Amino acid sequence: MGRWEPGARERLQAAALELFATRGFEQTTAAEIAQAVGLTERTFFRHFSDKREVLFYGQEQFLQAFVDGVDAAPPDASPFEVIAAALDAAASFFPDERRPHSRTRQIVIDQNPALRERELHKLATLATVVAGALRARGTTEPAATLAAQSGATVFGIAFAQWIRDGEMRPLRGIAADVLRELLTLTGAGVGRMG
Amino acid sequence: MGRWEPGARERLQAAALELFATRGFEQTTAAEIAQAVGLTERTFFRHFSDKREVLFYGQEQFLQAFVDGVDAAPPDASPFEVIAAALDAAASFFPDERRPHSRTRQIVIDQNPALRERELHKLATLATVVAGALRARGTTEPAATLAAQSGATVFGIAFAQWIRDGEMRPLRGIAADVLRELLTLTGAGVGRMG
DNA sequence: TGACTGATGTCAGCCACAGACATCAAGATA
DNA sequence: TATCTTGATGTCTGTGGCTGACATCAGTCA
Repeated sequence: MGRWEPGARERLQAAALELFATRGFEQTTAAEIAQAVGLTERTFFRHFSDKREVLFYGQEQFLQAFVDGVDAAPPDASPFEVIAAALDAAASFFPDERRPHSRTRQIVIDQNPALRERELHKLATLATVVAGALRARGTTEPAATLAAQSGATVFGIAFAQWIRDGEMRPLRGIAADVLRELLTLTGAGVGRMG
Repeated sequence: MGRWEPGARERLQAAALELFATRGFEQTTAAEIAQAVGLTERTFFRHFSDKREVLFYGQEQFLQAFVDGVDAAPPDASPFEVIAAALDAAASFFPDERRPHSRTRQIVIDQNPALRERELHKLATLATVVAGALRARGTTEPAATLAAQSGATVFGIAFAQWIRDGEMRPLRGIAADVLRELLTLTGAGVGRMG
């Protein structure tokens, strides 16, 4: 036994999610979250750069999975084939058991514009990193950024569907479907332009 | 002549951009911006919901142009044909004279994560509204959201290129090129999936 | 003339967040 | 065993973003 209860960060995250879900994000102060787990406000801000971050901290592994998916794709794969592989790898980070947790978390996020901003920023960061990974394997711009951003878009839509009430399919399959839909859509032909 | 100098909002926006560009966003307080144009901090926050918003307020016309582009597209146009038309309409809101202003503004935004978050949020809002306009003309989900988000992505990439040092082409042409690139990319084929 | 309106000012307060310094248990070291 | 060092935490204090409540006061309109 240490001097402090271990896992302060995780306890803060759990308490924050619960408080946000019940009272609302703005109605919950950082001091209250800290107090709920026997810590002080100052300690809260040592673990999280700002109040919103308590809901987003710790997604490096997910990002890494996405990048690993890119790196593991065969060298001759087209950018969107690479994205398909990356989506597949990333989806494995959201097994069905995690669905309820993801749902409540998403409800909280959807109810607050500031949290939505942070979420979009994280998705954009993901796209930026993936674009870099694509460039590292030879894809040029703007193809790399286009493919990466499209991948993030597909993931976002698929995730939203995965969370939806009554949805039973695993994220993996949903993402594949959404990507397929994007590809058929763009294949529908764009005659005139400019 | 009224009691107050007219155009308080615009003067605040101009002063804010200048101060942000010279001192930096975080190093500039809302009170300083207000004081620079002879107003108080309280008045600043009556015009803008928060400090960042001073850089983003007033883009309804741009959004409207995008939506008008969607509505004006022929009824039988495919979603991406509609997006092409919308991009075209939106690009007209950024004539070449506006390039220098857009550049300094973008430099400020790029240097601050909080401002980047707000920018992403605005782009996401654009995509949401455009998706609604697509649905209104019969496009189903997830096609509507996919097309709208892709349009926002293309616009973002094109805009970044338009701003780039040395770039001389009008936004309209750049956007058309980026969209074309996206379409060829997705046409490159995705064999395996899931 | 007098009520009414709308943009502004004033004042007081909450809370997010940060710097500086103290504390104190656990492990390392002498 | 005594001391040192380290790292997570607490305490104190301050700044700035942002808000509610109320006052002001030039123009407008009844």
